[in-house]
Amino acid sequence: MKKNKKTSDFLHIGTKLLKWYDTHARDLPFRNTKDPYKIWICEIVFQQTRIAQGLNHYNNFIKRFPDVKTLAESQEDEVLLYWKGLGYYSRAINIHKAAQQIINDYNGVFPSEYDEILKLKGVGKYTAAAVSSICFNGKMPAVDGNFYRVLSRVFADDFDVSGSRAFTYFSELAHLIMPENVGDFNQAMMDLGSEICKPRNPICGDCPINDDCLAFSLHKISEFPVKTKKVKATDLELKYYFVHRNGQFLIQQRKDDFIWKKLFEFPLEISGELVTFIRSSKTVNHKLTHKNLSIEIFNVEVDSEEVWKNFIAENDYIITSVESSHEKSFPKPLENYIRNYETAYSIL
DNA sequence: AAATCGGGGGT
DNA sequence: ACCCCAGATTT
Repeated sequence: MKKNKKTSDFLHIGTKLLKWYDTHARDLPFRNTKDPYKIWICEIVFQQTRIAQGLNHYNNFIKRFPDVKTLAESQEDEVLLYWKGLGYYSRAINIHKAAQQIINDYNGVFPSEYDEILKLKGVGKYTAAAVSSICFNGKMPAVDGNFYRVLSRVFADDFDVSGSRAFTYFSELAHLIMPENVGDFNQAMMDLGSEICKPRNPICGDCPINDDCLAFSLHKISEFPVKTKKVKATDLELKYYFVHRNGQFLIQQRKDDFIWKKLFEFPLEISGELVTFIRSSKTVNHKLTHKNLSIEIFNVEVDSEEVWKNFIAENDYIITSVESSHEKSFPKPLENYIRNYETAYSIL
């Protein structure tokens, strides 16, 4: 099957895509630049993230960290703050380390070769291909979920996109249709996948390459792409203690080896002395892609200055306030809890 | 090769 | 409920 494909000429498909892209490209803030720093940041921000969801984060991030040097010299916690609510927080940690890599290993100049870009923390084959093609005329297809979907439909190919061999396989298919202008081709594939060749209810009537799409002509669009493995969520229960007094409350920073890497959280336990001050509890259900969270948060209002000071002295929690909590990154459910408390507290 | 890592939007 | 999104890293 693959052999037959290579005997034919599919380059005209890529050419059509470029022509379509000329008039249908999405107007996005990172489309007006070839600054590798900005392209890199946008590629990281939008990994597994829809444009609409990450757009504000991208703009705010670029405004605060306009170049590699600024980012490299910043504190990790502030980088995490600008990533608040975006998810996959190792991206923020890696993006910060990669900036320092560029300063230390590349004299502050963003590497232009695919193999060098690939060495940056948090940069994989997709991102290296995207940055090198868009900024440096590199010739690698930026194979992502859009490529899987578009190519599997165009060729009516049932190769499993959930396997680890999918990237190599669809890279080869991409080469069959890839024109000289790889940077625009990669972006055209993203826009086509987002606007036309959508996961569900694709708008095949508006598709510039529907004449070349085998799945379309066979009326089998819904059969592609083929994805066999599906991840199912597991349950996770957490207990937190919101220990507060006079608008101040206690937090600690998480490790980087589980969910919510290096984000801040409430204490996971309290002393027997503090149990008396539990006023209420609230259970929050929070759905993540891979976990169903049940979070029980105990409202611990410490009415004794002495007990408050004792507990602080015996633990290394961070004392924060509603105001200063704005400067730290919390997991979404805890962020919501704090904002509710903020609303109630400001009324008093 | 499989598991893990967030949050949000669409159907 | 389920799917998937400009994927990368760890095991």
